[in-house]
Amino acid sequence: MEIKTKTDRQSGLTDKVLKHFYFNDELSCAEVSEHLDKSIPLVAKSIAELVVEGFVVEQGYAQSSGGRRPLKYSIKADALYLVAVAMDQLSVRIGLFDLLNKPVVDVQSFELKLLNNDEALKMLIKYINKYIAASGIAKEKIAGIGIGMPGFINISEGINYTYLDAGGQNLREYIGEATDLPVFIDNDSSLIALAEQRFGAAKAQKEVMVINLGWGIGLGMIINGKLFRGHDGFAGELSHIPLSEDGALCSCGKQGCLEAEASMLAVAEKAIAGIKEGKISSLKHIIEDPNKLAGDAIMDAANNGDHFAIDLLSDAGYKIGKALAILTHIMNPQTIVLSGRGARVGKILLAPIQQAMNKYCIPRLVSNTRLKVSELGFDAELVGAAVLVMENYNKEKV
Amino acid sequence: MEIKTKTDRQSGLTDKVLKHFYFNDELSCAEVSEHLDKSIPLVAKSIAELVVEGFVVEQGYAQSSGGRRPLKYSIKADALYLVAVAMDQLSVRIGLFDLLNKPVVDVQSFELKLLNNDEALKMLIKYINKYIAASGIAKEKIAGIGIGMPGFINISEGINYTYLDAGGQNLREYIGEATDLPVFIDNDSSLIALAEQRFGAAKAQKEVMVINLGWGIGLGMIINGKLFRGHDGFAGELSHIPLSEDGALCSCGKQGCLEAEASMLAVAEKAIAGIKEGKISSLKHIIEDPNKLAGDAIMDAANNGDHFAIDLLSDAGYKIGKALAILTHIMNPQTIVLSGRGARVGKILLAPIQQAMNKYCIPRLVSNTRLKVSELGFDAELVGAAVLVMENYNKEKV
DNA sequence: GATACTTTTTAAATTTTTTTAAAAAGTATT
DNA sequence: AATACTTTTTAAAAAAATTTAAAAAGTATC
Repeated sequence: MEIKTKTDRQSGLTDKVLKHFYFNDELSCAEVSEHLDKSIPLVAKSIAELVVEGFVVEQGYAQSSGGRRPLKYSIKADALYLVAVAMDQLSVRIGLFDLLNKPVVDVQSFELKLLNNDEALKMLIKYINKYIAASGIAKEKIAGIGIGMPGFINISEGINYTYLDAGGQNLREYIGEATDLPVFIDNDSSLIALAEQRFGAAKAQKEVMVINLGWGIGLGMIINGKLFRGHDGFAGELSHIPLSEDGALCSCGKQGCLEAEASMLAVAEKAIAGIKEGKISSLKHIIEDPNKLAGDAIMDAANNGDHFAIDLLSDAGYKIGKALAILTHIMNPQTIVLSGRGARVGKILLAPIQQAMNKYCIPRLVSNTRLKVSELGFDAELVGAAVLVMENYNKEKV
Repeated sequence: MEIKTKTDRQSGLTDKVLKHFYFNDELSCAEVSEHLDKSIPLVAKSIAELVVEGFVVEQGYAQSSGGRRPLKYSIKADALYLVAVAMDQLSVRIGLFDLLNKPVVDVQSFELKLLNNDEALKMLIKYINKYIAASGIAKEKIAGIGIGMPGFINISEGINYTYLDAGGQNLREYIGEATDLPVFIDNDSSLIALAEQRFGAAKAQKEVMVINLGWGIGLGMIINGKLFRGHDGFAGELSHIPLSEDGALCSCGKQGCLEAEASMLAVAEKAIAGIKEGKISSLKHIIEDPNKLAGDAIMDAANNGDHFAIDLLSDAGYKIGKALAILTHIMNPQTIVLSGRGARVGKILLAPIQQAMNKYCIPRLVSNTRLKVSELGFDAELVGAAVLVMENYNKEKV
C-alpha cells in the first residue's frame, strides 16, 4: 500500500515553486500561480515558506501594469550548490555552480579515457571527491551531483551499458555511496539538450532537437517540453542511421554512418590524410598530434579562415544537414540547435547544413524549422548536469 | 479571466471515468480508482452518476481475490453512437459504431478523389449526412463524427493544407455546421496509430510507431502514450526522407523517397512494367486496370503464392525496413506495427523488413523493438476515427 | 484631481478531495 | 469451524485547494 505523508503532499508544490524560481528570473506570486496553474493562496504559502527557509528572496516592487505593484521574488543564489560533471570519451570536466548557474569554483578538466579502462570509475570518483573537498563548500549545501556521460544509459536502472561498469551494480547508487551525495546520471547529449531547452537557444520551447557536435555526433530530444529517451533509453541514435550505401567503416561495424563521415574525429582523419597528400593549409603541424587535438586545431584554423579546414567542415556540415533533413521529416521540431564542442564552428556549419536541408526536405517542413547555433557551446553539458540535479531535487528528502 | 463553473470541475473526472470504461472492459470501482489515481469515494460518485445516466451498467460480482467480491461495471454499448469516416486519396468509408466499437449499420464505401477536386468537400458532407439519416439513429445519440484524411493537417486550426479546402475557413467547424454534429479531424495515419494503441496490436503501450501501408506510406507516432504530431502537426513524414541518391522521381519533386519506391502505388507500377516486359505471373490482367485495383490484385496474388507478386512486395519490404531502421535509431520504440490497407500482406512483408532492420540497425536497438502486423487491418482508420470522437467527447457540453 | 477601473495581495468561506474508520463479504490457516 | 487476515464498498471526519470577498496600491480618463 502506498502511504503519502502530510509533508509529502504539501512539499510537492513547494518544490515545484522552488524549481520554477531556479528556471526563471524574478517572478511575482501571481505569475507563479498562473504558470503552475495553482491558486494564489497556495502559491503564496509556498513562497512564504521558501523565503523563511532562505531559498527565495524578495526583490522589491516592480512596475505596475495597471494596478497594485507586484512584489517580485527570485532564487537565492547561495541557498544551494550544484556539482556538475561533463564527460566525453577522453576527458572529464567538473564544476560547482550556485543556483544562478554561476561557477563558484573554477571548472577543472581531467584526462580520463573511458574505453577499455577498468580504472575509469574509480578515477572519476576520486576526481569528484577531491574537487568537492577542495572547493570548501559544505556537503549539506550541495543539492547533488549531476553527471553527463557518453554511452547507452538506462536511467531507471542507473546503468551505463557502454562504459563505467560498476560490476552490474546501479552506477548511480554506486557513485552516490562513494561521494555521499545524491547522484543523477544521464547521457551527455540528453543533458546538452536539457541545457539548451532550459537556459539556451531553445528556452521553454516544446519540440527541440539538439545536435551534440563532438568527437561523435549525438542527439538530445525534447518532446512536449521534456527529455525524450525512448522505450529503453536509447532514442536519439542519429549518428548510426544508414546515410549512404558505401562510405567509411564505422566503429559500430556498419558502413555509411553519419558519425564515420562527419564527426570531428572523422574530419580530423580526413585532414591528416589530406595533408599527407600535400594539401596546402595552416594545419600541417597536426599530423603529429593525436586526433583530439587535431579536432580542436581544425576548428581553430577554420575560424581563422583556413580554406582547407573550412572545406572539410563544409563537407561534414552537408552530411549532417542530410541527417537533419531526415530528422525534421520525422519529428517536425520547432528548433534544431547545434551545440556541444563543435558549436564554436557553428557559423561555418550553418550554411552547408541549411543547404542540405533545403535540398532534402519538403519545403513546408524546412520553412517551419529554425536552425540555431548554441550560445552555451562547450558549457552546455555542464549546465545540463546542473539542471539535472535541480530537476530531481527534493527539499524535504535530503 | 478563466471561469470554471461547478459542473465543469465535477464533470472532469466523470468524463475521464466514462472514457476509461470505453477503452477498457469490465472494471470495478477500486480498479478505476487505481488507474486514474483518484480516491475511491470520488470515483464511486462518478460511477454512480454514470449508472444513473445510463452510460455504464453493473455487470455483477466477479471472483474475489481474497476479500469482498468486486462489483464490476462496463460501458453501455448503446448509450452513444460514433460516426467514423476514413478517407484516402481515392475513396471514403463511413461507419456508425456503438461504444463497444461494433458496427451498428454496415460500413459504406464511396469513390471520392481528393486531388484537384473542388467538389470533394461538398460530396463528403453529402455522403455523411445521407449515411446518418439512413442509419435511423437519432442525432442526440451521436457523440460526434471523427474523420481521418490524408494531407498536412493542423489540428488546432482545423485545417487540411493539402486537400478539402473550405475557403480558408476552419474545416472542422465547416463540416460541423453542415452536419449539425461535433466533428473532429485528423491525419489518416495518426488515427490508425491511435486505433492500434487503444484497441490493436500495441494496446496501452507508450512508445509505438505505426506504419500506414496504403497507396502511400504513412507514419503515426505514439509518444509517451499520446499521439505525437510535431510542432506544426507535420511529424511522421517518413515517406519522403531521402533514402537513396537516385531512384524513382517522387510526386513531392524529390528523388529516392520511400513512397516512390515502396508504396502500393509504386509496386503496382513496377508490376505493370514487369508484365509488359514478359514476366510470368497470375497478374497479367492488371495491365488494363487503374492502379488502385492493381494494388489490390497484387496483394491477392501474393497471398495466393504468386512468385512475381511476392518478389515485388519483398523488394518493397526491404526498403521499408531500411526506413524503419532509421526510425528505430531515432525513436527507440517498443513496438512497430504494420497497419492500414497493406496489413493483409503483412506476413509477406515481415521477413524482408526484419532482414533490413537487422542489417541497418545497431543490434541493441533491433533486439528491443518488436515488429508486429496489425489485426485491425483495413478497419484501423475507422476505429481510430471513432476513438477520436470519444477522446474529445464531453458529457455535459453537448 | 476626483472617479472608475486595474492588478496584486491577504483573509475568510466554500468546495473538493483525501484520509480514516467501519461494514460487508471473501480467503487462508490452524 | 473458528480465527486471522484479505479486498471492496460505504459512511464520516479531516485536510487541502479553490473560490469569493475585501483591502491595498496602482493607472487611465473625463
